[in-house]
Amino acid sequence: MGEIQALRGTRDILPEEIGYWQWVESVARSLLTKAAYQEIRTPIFEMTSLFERGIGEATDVVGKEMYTFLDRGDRSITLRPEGTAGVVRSLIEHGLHTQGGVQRLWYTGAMFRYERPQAGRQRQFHQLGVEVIGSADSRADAEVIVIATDILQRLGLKSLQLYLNSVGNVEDRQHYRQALVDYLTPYKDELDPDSQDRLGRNPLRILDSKDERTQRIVTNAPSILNYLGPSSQRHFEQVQQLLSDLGIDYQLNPRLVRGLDYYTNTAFEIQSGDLGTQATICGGGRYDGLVAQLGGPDIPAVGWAIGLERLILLLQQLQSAPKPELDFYIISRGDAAQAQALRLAYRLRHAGFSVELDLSGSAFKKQFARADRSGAIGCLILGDEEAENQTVQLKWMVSKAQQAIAQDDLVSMTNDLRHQLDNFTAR
RNA sequence: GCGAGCGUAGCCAAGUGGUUAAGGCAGUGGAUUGUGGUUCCACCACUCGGGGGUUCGAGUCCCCUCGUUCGCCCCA
Repeated sequence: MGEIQALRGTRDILPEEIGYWQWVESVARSLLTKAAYQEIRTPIFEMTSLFERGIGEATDVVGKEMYTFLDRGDRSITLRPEGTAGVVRSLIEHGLHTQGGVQRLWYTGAMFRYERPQAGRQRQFHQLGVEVIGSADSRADAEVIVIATDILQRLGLKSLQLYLNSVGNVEDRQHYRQALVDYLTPYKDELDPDSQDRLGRNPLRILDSKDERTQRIVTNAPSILNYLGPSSQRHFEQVQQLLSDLGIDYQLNPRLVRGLDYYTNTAFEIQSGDLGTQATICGGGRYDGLVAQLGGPDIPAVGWAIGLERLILLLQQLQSAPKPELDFYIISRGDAAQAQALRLAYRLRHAGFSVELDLSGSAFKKQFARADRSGAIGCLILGDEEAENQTVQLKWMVSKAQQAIAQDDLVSMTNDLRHQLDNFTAR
């Protein structure tokens, strides 16, 4: 096709859908603000080396999914594939951690990954994420998880499943990795080709393979939970205890492995059964080594990210898009009336009402039809007669009751109007 | 990067080699003068994603290409 269109894996969020986005953002913002999280906005592109060092060169995200290119100064830059690396970079660069205490941050924005689009996956997608930097306390893990479940619950999402695991610290993982390779090697020929490949490079990832035969073999593989050292063990137990205390349902899944190298100890995912194959809507965990790895001090952190497209896919299955309310729709005919209508709209908006002005100048019948479709609660009518008398007809769309009111009176009877609007909205 | 399906108007969609490409939604105009969600009428694709081929003849068959969807990989 020669026409200009949105690039593969990108899409427009049209007005009919935007209500979901605004709703999610407002719920999240209000909850996060109440938990003393502060919003941070970082650039959408960064030096490529930030992601290579932060996410890990062996990961698929870095190895084959990054939007990387040279700018005009021959610098290698990359459109951010996730949010954490940039936030941590910013924290270090501005010394936020030196301002004392724990940094509680949240962000939302577009992320980019060069992959084949499919259900719940796009090249440009959006995440909402939080990072708690500067605390190794298991309460930080628990806090971050409650906030995630709280946001999802407030949005009306039920039947989500929280999976919890610990991937231990670097040493624990080393030991476990060896044990896993020892276990899997005899079965090598029976594994699916992808997993055979990963046996040498990234054996942990074999654990969540979707291949049935591989899954059967993996069923009896050693569990990472048996390889956690004392401190990892204790941390994990505390997190579980705290979640139970909070009344949060979770399911241990020792085969849960996350794709980014920086995770340590706690790892979790929130999944939905209604999303097809991309079931994870929220993924996160602890990343105690990342800040140091990016050149900052050795401070611990936990966080998560929610995939907003996936979240909104679920919301769309549950309810129709929230629509903006419209108080008044103004129709008019005739030069004087049309001019007055514009002014009336302006004055009513200043009085706090939402007002749409019909610009068509077509027959009243047509304008009424549009008023109806607009969903406005009240319709204001200005014709030659009203223009002459400086009045306006106010018609309540539901009851069809109509009365003439002086334009000046209308604007000053704010409370009365508000009261009537509320009555009609309540029904 | 690999595999499979699909591509007809803004949207949904019939059509499976043969005269003028159904229908629905939306939209626009009208059913006598300024009152809506119902009804009725009219208009709304020289063209079937693009290119090439087979054929007397192609939206319908073949090839290429682009796009899209679902899946694998991976992840939010």
